[in-house]
Amino acid sequence: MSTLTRERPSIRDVAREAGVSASTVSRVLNARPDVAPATRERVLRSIAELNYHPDAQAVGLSRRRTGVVGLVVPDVITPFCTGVIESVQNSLRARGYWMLLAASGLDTEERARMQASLLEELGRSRRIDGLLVLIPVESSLGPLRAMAGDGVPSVLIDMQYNGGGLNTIVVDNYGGGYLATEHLLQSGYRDIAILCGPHWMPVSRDRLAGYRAALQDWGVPIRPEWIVPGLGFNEETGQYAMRTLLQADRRPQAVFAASDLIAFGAMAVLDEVGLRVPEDIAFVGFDGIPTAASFRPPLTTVRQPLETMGRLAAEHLCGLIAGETDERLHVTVETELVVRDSCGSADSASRAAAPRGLPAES
Amino acid sequence: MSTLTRERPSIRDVAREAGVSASTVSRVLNARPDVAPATRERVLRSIAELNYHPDAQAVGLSRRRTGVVGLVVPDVITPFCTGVIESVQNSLRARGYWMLLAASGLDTEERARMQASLLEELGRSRRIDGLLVLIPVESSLGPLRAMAGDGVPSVLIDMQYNGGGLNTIVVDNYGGGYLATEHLLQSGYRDIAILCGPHWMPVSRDRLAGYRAALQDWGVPIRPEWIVPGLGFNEETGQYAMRTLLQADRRPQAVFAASDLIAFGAMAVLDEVGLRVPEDIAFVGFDGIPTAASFRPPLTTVRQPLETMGRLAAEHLCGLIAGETDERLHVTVETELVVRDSCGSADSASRAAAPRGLPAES
DNA sequence: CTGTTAGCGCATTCAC
DNA sequence: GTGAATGCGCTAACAG
Repeated sequence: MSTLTRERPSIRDVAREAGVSASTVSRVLNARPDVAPATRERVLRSIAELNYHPDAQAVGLSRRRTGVVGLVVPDVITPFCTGVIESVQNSLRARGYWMLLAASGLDTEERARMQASLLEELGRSRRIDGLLVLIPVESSLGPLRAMAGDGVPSVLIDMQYNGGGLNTIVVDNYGGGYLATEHLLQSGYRDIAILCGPHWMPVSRDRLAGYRAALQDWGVPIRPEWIVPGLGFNEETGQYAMRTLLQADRRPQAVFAASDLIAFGAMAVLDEVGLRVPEDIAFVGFDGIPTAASFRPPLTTVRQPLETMGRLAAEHLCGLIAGETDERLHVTVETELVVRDSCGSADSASRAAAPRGLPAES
Repeated sequence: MSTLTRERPSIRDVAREAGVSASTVSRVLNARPDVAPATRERVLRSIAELNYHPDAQAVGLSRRRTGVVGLVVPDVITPFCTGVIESVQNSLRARGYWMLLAASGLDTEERARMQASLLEELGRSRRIDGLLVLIPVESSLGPLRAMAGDGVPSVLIDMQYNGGGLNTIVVDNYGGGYLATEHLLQSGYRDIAILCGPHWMPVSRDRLAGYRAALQDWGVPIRPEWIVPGLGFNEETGQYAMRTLLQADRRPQAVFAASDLIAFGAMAVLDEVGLRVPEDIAFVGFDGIPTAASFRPPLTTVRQPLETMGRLAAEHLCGLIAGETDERLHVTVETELVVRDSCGSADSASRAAAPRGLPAES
């Protein structure tokens, strides 16, 4: 290497420079009150002169903490995940923690198993002080409990299993599915299809259950061919599902998509085929991502409180790490229906029922 | 705590259990060849029995490396950033590194300064082995060079300053801006506006410069009121900018948006006002995010090779960390025009020029 | 108030 | 092949 790698100053160098012992420097660094003002001044000056920065690894080894929190997510690119990541990132930094981010994959059950090994590696190596897991798979629960026993606390977000002893934040996906479907029913539609996420994911099953319940409550029969499973929550999934749905014996009047991206993909297919939203088929999405508002037509959707979820999780975890609390967290957050133009109304051919959009006369 | 926190086994516990010294266990752990097969077996068995996992902090302190790479980004939620994050994450994991992610903020110049302090904290504390910075601000260059001197290599992505001595991957934003504008010109439009990103970001200025150059090359005069600055790259920015643009003396025939999200926001405003795309105003976006394909109409855009950028950056950084290379990286990646339906053609009122969309007869 | 002494958990010389 | 000693950079308990 041509680069000259000068030696980093250690706490001892500072001590020598200031004419004190390393312990005193340590006291100054940690803002301990029992240091004479004059001494403190001298030490601080030496620190500045040498441009000294404590070694986080050494501090961690000694204090038995790292100042790092792990966040394991299915992916780092779908809006649902990025929303939570953003929220967690902000909360963590506000608390002075760094965020170690790892993606476990979502596509197949195989890759889901990878999550467990990620957790093992992260937790057992004492690389992090605590762990946040977004949409944990069931096989992760064991390792997570073991880690808790080893003193590494965790909070699980959007966790649908029996979390016995673990801290969990769950979204009422059942309620959200019910909400979406009910809105379509109230808008006058009866022939309602659902484009699901992966059936092996509890969040998908819960939204589907909500859909079923709403239809049942309204006495509307359920048509299996209108329940289309997906491989993920992205546009591609939506395209594929919509193509499948269009091959059904009868075309539905309305569609509940298990994610906004699925709705986008599905609506793109309709465009190609010459069907219009909401005139020919009404749509409700799920997630409440920003782009849903800009979409044309603006997408009615069920918003998940991503910011709240991330913040609650991060803050509770920090509390556990800091020993400020012992409580088990077990909250359920509710979804919220955001009505836009994509649902129209079965009664009229126009968008009379839509709260946003063009004035009637223009 | 009700949870029993059993003590983690250390390398000494394993040594005692196996009847060897700690050094030998260390040799086994690091797959050194000079250990008798029988001894190795015994040690491995003890490791398994005690469920021993090396302490990453201690290993790091001793070996002077952490196995962690820092990634500093403007945000973790806009598609441009998430695309790079995803790519970096994958490459890093393939190489066995963990990713520490930090967001510096994008909105104001003030928050940009925060980037420098993030870098300081990260680099000087020996918390990471190397650093990736997405869209570095100029004030970060000093700290970055200092870190390089201290043996912490870095690679800067989408970096537009004189990077003297630093490793950089730059996108040809000028070329991309030219490409987008040229496409609109070729489609027959002459009245072309641009919705920019923040003027204080070099990427914004470069795209604008490309826009200007294309117009000049075609002998089309530039109207300052059609150059609308933005505060960011999101939908909100697009909405605000479009409203501003609609107040100009004359309405342009086409718009080049500095990001796909800006285009989305702008098109939503047009929808509210009763103007249609591309019939009334044609659109070209920038980024090439997945949703651009699902948008209605499908958005013509300039795709950035996010995956390539992230991968190149991560792999070169890993090479530097591992000492496999000394080379300065200094590559420029090109953008690519993706033609869809949002541009139409000035010659016809219909979408005759669009490669995708409805068949003419339907 | 401050210095001395011991670790934290591991890797790395050196001997044997 | 293997073990004993030493150090990575810092904090913490104990003296004084």
